[in-house]
Amino acid sequence: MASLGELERAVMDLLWAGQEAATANTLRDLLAQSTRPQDGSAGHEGKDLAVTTVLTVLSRLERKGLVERERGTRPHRYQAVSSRADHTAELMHEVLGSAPDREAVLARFIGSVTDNEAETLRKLLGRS
Amino acid sequence: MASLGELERAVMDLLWAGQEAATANTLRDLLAQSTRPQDGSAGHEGKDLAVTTVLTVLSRLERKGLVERERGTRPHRYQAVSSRADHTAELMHEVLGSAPDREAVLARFIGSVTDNEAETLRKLLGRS
DNA sequence: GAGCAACTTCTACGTCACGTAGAAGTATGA
DNA sequence: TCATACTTCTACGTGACGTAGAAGTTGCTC
Repeated sequence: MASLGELERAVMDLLWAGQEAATANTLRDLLAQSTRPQDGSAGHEGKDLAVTTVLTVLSRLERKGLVERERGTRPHRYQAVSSRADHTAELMHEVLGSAPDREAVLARFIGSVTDNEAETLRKLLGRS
Repeated sequence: MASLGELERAVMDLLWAGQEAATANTLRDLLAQSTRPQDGSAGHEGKDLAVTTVLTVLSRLERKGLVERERGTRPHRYQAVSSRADHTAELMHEVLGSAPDREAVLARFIGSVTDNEAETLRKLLGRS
């Protein structure tokens, strides 16, 4: 699985954000509005895209297994297959698995984790 | 930073494996031999590449900051900027940082870690 | 039940990353 | 100084991705 393009990522973000399945048009509108207010993270600034563009992206995401569509309803409804957290965790495992010396990688990884994250990890790992 | 192509990855693997800085020709030869004996992992089977091909790849890797070259010596010598473990750990952090809900991601991540890895992590996190 | 409006599918083009390498330039030992 | 080895420059094919028009399908409405 490769890294998503910018638009693909933006669409996934929207799908992950909304709990409801969305239609292509809804997404198109959301993309148009999103001046990315709160987190000012760079990226697309309220792109005004053609619906077909959004559809194409959705199809590609579907082909990659990231998105699922309800074909029954007429305006097809799209939604992310897995949550953003799941997807991201999976990616992390993929990256981790790409190196033969996993332990070494984990050591480096833990080495540069914030205190809060370290605490979170300790809790998650529990004892045993 | 994006994911490397197949050849780029193969070259990085060689650079990470050897502790010495290598020349383009050395790498070319190694790539030609490498039938990937032990770990049979798919990929290139002893590709017989032109040296210029290797050089191009090395230049691109250099541009990406993954490889460093000694320009002093005549047959330039190349080596990885950081160890594979460092690089991989960095990538993991990058992935982790790509999601807003890091804690959730970590939870999922830990959830699907092997027992051994969990043990390693506990040790690494130590007490405190 | 015919037509319009909305939606989807098909096809396509430009760009960029990457695999691949030839041609030309440069240094270095004999 | 000349051949040899190495590097740089330039380039082409392919595939992913952003982008969207044209054509097809469906469903509501009069």
